[in-house]
Order: sequence, then structure tokens, then C-alpha cells
Amino acid sequence: MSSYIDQLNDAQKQAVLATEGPMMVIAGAGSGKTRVLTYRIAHLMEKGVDAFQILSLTFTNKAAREMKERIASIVGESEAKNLWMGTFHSVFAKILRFEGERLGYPSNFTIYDSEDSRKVITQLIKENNLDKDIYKPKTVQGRISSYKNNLITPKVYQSRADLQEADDSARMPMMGQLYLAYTERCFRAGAMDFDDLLLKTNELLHRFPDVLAKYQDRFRYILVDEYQDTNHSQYLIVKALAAKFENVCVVGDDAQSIYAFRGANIRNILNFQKDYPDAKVFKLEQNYRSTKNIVQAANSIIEKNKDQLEKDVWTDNDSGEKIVVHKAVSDSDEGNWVASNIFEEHQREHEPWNSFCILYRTNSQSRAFEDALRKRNIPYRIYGGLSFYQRKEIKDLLAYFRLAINPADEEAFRRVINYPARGIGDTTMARLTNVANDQGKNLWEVCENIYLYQTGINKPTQKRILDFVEQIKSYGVLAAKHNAFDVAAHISKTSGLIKTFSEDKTPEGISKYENIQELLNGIKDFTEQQQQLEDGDASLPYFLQDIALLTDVDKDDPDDVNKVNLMTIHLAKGLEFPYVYIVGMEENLFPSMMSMNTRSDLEEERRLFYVALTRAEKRAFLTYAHVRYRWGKLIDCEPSRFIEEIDEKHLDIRVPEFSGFYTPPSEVTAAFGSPEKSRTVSKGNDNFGGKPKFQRKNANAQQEDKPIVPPKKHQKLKSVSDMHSSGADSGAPEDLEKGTRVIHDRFGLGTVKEINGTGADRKAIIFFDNAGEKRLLLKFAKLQKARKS
DNA sequence: CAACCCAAGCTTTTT
DNA sequence: GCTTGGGTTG
Repeated sequence: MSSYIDQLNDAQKQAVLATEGPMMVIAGAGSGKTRVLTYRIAHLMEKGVDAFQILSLTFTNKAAREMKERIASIVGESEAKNLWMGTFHSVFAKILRFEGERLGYPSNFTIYDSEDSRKVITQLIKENNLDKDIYKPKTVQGRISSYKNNLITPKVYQSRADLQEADDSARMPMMGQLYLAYTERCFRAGAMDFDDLLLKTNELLHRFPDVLAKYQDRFRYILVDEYQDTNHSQYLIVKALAAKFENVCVVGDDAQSIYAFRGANIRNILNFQKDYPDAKVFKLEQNYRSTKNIVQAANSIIEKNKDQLEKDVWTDNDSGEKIVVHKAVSDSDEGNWVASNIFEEHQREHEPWNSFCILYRTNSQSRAFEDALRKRNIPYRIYGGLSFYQRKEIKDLLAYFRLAINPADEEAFRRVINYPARGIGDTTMARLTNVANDQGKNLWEVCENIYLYQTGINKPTQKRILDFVEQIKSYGVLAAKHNAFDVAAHISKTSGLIKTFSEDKTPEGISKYENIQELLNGIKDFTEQQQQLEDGDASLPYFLQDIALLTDVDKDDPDDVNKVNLMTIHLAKGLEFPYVYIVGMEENLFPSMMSMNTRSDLEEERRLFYVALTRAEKRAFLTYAHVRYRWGKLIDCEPSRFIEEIDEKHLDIRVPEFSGFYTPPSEVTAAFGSPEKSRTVSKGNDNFGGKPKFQRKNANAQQEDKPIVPPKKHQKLKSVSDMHSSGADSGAPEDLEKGTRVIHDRFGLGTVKEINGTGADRKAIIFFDNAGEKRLLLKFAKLQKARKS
């Protein structure tokens, strides 16, 4: 027997060695779950199971990659690379590219991200003249998503009176039609959203028995990690694939189920034994990660939940330090305290920066910590939030790539048809949309044959549309022949996007330009990497596929080692750090305001807290603030109930007179008599001399808002323009010529550079002293001749 | 048709 | 406090 087996404890060993039949592993936090999965796969392969026959589904692609590397180190790389490993979404996207034709999808289908699908919904709400205040795109999107995750197709919806009643009572009787229209629109665009990747896989497996049989035979051994976070759609896929051999091993921890909001169904894990009565169940209860204090504190929290499987997580590790609870004056003070604390620990314990992690409930909390870390020159890396690929300029360029590969992709089409400007505006788009809807075609098909349709669009615009079509077609030809980088470089140059950004010298413009360069560098890396692999694929379609399903933790930037980590608790699942700071421990923030209505929501928040705390190996810190800026306003905060729920003997409470939620009145009046005063306090508390956030902002705002033209002139000009607006065609003096000095209402003093056109079309190009060059239509421009000075 | 200004909404978490 | 979308202006 191989030596790695000896490194395992009894429970782990059994879970690794029981290779046949259904099996569930309940793995407490830090109990060596990944190790069991890794060794189990290695063991299967050593027993002679072909790597092609093993499917393992993980929560992130990074987890899959790391596991693959570890397996490779045991069984050898050439074997390990044949394993099917990845997230549900990425594995089944791959299968759908092979098999999607059966469902009427092209193999080059686009994957719509949330923004894309929300825009489709917004568009549909508009087209159907629905009230957007009742049909909130986000709400509609959420409902559609939950239908899909429960395999409720538009057709099923029509037979479900209960769902229709629910939507009716939410004043959305058109939900059903909207849902149907949405699915049709996506289909027409050759696009699938995230939920479709699972829904269509289910459809594929249920409608085509031969496909089902094929994949059942291929995946004889199935492993699912983080099973507690699978939704119904995922559950059914696993069940279908495993039905023949029943070699299914699921690993999870009901105490760490934190994705109910996106349809995860905790019952999947609770009911596993009902689905497979012969299932073996193993419990991993020894924690190797954390100190006794942390493990026991975490246990004392989670036992408050009623819905859970019995287990007893324990550890042999040292007791360690108690969990420090710190009360900060304000959110910026909280940031400063955490940053100084990290700095001290780094100095004293010689801990590298990447030993530290700051965990928060919402992305918006990151700012205070970024500011504080930056002030101390502590390197940090922030995960999540607006990811690189969601930036506008990146999505714009990607839209060109997407169109080159799948011109039916309507969202990409709408994004760039008039960007850079080509004189194809809202009116034209509305006309195109109408015709497309009447004919049941997508926008591309209509544009391609624009002369065949009665669109009411004028000839010059039709020509511009056809030029665009030709441009995209030429990109498509290139994409089929050349590697991703060459195509991307060509498109970014010829589309005019690079030019647009390089001409923009505002800070935002420069940053956009840099981001585009970064994207191109990324594509270059990708292309080179793929070209080095013997079976690599360096094509643009493959690149797009690769990035569509990347999660934030997946990106592993070599520049990012040894930095303090900042992320939401959700993103931290599966990770561990020696030092963990859980911040914003306040009522209405954590637990979130939205989650206090039902017990099950609150229990999910509690599990979230459990996940947060069990990320810590050595030290854990809980902080909360007395007041915090929220929605731009200063609000009072109360400590989170979760702090109280921890057995006090594990806590080191560093709050003067901490007693429940009582705050000494003297402190309140001294620090928070009024919002104005509190600003002074947070400035005074700032030992590092940096200015508080609000001061910088105000200073900037003042500069920007400073009027260019003194108010007096402004008034006068207004009255002049009022006189003219009564009847005259031109609001400007007649005798303007090159070199004339003029005054403009908003732009101030300027010099005429050029005049062209006559009558109502008369235009001027004017160089303004403070505002630069502008093209003005004289009919509208409220110009006055200035006296030469 | 594009640029600018302002108001509204927003902050739960993500593939 | 920030971003998005709508409305207005040239």
C-alpha cells in the first residue's frame, strides 16, 4: 500500500479506501477534506481506474487546478491531466459545446454573464412597455434564475398555478411571458446564461438517452466537493450521471452551507442517505487547522443552529491565544486599527503579509481597509468586487471578440454597434429591434440583409450598418485562422478602441488604456502557454470560454504573492490563513439587515460567521465600529449578536466597559455629539497623519465644481439668450469669423477657429481657454462677442 | 446624435 | 458616497 495512506487518520483512511458505491463524507472545517479527495482520486488511479473515467466537481477552478497538481505529484502528470476536473459550470459548458447542437445551440455559443442577462431583461421590459418600478430587472432576473435552478421552464411555469399566483400577488402578472421572451431572446442570440449551463445539461441528459448513457459510461466515478452548496439543478445532474454505477462520493459540511441565496439546497446533503439507502457515511471531525480556542468558539456558535447534522469537531492543537474583540470608534478607525495590528504582528512575529486576511460581509466595506493599508505601505490584494473582466472598457473590447465568434450575440452587438460612434443611434436600434422581433430573427440577421427589410432606416445609415457587418465578418475570418493574440491585437487596433482610449488623457482614460494593454498581455500569455502545450488550443474562442467562467479566486497572479488578502466571507470558503480579521461585526451588517426576517436566513448568516471564524489557523480578531458611514451617512451601530453567542471564555474583549450593548454616555457625547464632531474625532485618532477620506473628497469636489464663468456674466448671458429664443433662428451674432473672441455661457472665453455651414446648420469650431476645443451649432450656442482685451 | 448634468437607487453574498 | 440611467442641451 502506498505511503501516503499512512499519513491519514482512521476516518480519512476509510473514506479514501472505500472506492465503490455511494458515499458521503461529512467533513468538519479544517478536517483534511481536500487531502481525502486528493488521495481518493490518486488511490482510484493506482487501483487501475482510467483517469478519463473520473469526474470531480469542485467549487472553484483554482481548487480543481491545485488538486490536479497534487494528484500529479503522486501518480504522474501524464496520467493526471486526463482527469475531468472543474466547477459544475465549466465542466458542463465543455460538454454542451460538444453536444449542444442537439438542443439547437451552436458550439460557439456565448456565455452571458449576469450583466448581459440583466440587460436583456431590461430591454424586454422596455419593449413590452412594462413599468420598470414594478418589474425591477434585478428582481425579474432573480426569479428567472430560481425557476431555472429548479428546472421550471417557461412551459412548466404555465402549468404551475402557485407560481403564477405568487407573481400576480407581487404585481407581476407578466412574469411568465417575460420569462418566455427572455429564453427565446437568449436562444436567438446563441447565448446561455450561467443557469442555462446547468439547465440545458439536464435537458440534454433527459431528452437524449444515448447522450446520458455515453456520459454515464464515461464517468464511472464521480466526486463532488462542497456538496452542501449544490442547487437542485446540479443535484439532478449528479443523480442522472451516477445512476448507472452509483460510484458517487459527495463531500461537504452542512455547517458551511452559505449559498442558499443562489439556490443551494441544504437538503441535498441532508437527504443523501434517502437517495442512496446503501450509502456509506464517514465523518471527519478532527480539525488540523485551528487552535483549540478557535475550534471551540466556532462550535459554540454553530450549535445555536437547529437544522444540522450531528458532529463533534475537535482538535489536538494548542489552545492558542483568545479571540480578540475590538471596538473601533468609526469605520475608518476600524481600518486603521486592523492595519496597525497587522503591521505589528508582521514586525513582531515575522509573519509574511499573505498570512493575513481581512474578511467582511459586503464588498463595500473594503475601502476603509484599503485606505489604511495603503497609508502604511502594506501590500494588499483585494478579491472580488468589480472584477477585471467586468470593467466597461474590457467588456467593450471583449464584445468585439464575442461578435467575431458568434455574431448572433445580441448583447455584444448592442454594446459596440455604435462604439466607437458610427452614427447608429437609439432610433436606428429601435427600428432594427422591431423588425427583428417581427421576423423572429436576431439583430445580426436583419443587419446582414438590411436591404431586404422595410426598416424605415435611411440609406446612409443602412450603409453604415453594412460596413459594420463587413468589419465583424472580417474579424470572424481572422479568428478562424489565427491565434487569440494576433486576432485580439488586430481587432483592438482596427475597431478604433485603442485609439479612443489613447487619446483620452484624463486619469480614467489612462487607466482604461492600461487595462486594455493588460488584457492584451493576458491574451498573449494565454496564447503562448497554449502554444507550448502539445494539445493546447490558442484560438480566440477558447480564450473567451476560458475567461467566461473564471471566478475571482481563480486568478493566480504571480505578482500577488505575499500580500494581505481582502475578501468577502463567501469568497473565503475553502481557504485558510494564520491571521484572520473578521470586521464589521455589527447588527444589520453582519447579520445583514436583509437576513433577519426568517430563522433560516439568520441561520445562514450564522453559518457564514462559522465559515469566517474557521478560516483562522492561529489568531482571530473580531472588530466592530461604533459609527459607520453607510449610504453616505453616518449611522450608529450595535455590536453583532454573534459576538455574544461565542462562549466568553474564548474571548479577549478589549472594549472598555463592554457589557452587552451598553455604551458609556460620556463617550457618546464626547465623540458623537454631532456628525461634525465625529469627523474631528476620527481625524484626531489618526496617528499616521493622513487626511480622513471625506476631506480629500470634499477638496476634490470643490475644485471640480468651481464655475469657470463668474456668476455675474452667467446671469447676463442667460437674459440675452432668453431674448433670442423667442423667435430668431440664430442665437449667435452674425459677424463671427476666424479669430473672433467669444464668450460662452458654460465654457467661458474662447477664440473662433473655423465657421462652416449656413442658416440653421451654421457651426463653429471654437477653442476655449479653459475648456479646450468644442464644436458648436450656432443655432443653439449662446455666444456673445467679447471685447478684445 | 453626442455630451453633459442630475436624480435615483443602492449595499448581501456569486457561477 | 458611488454608479447608473434619464433628460436636456448644443
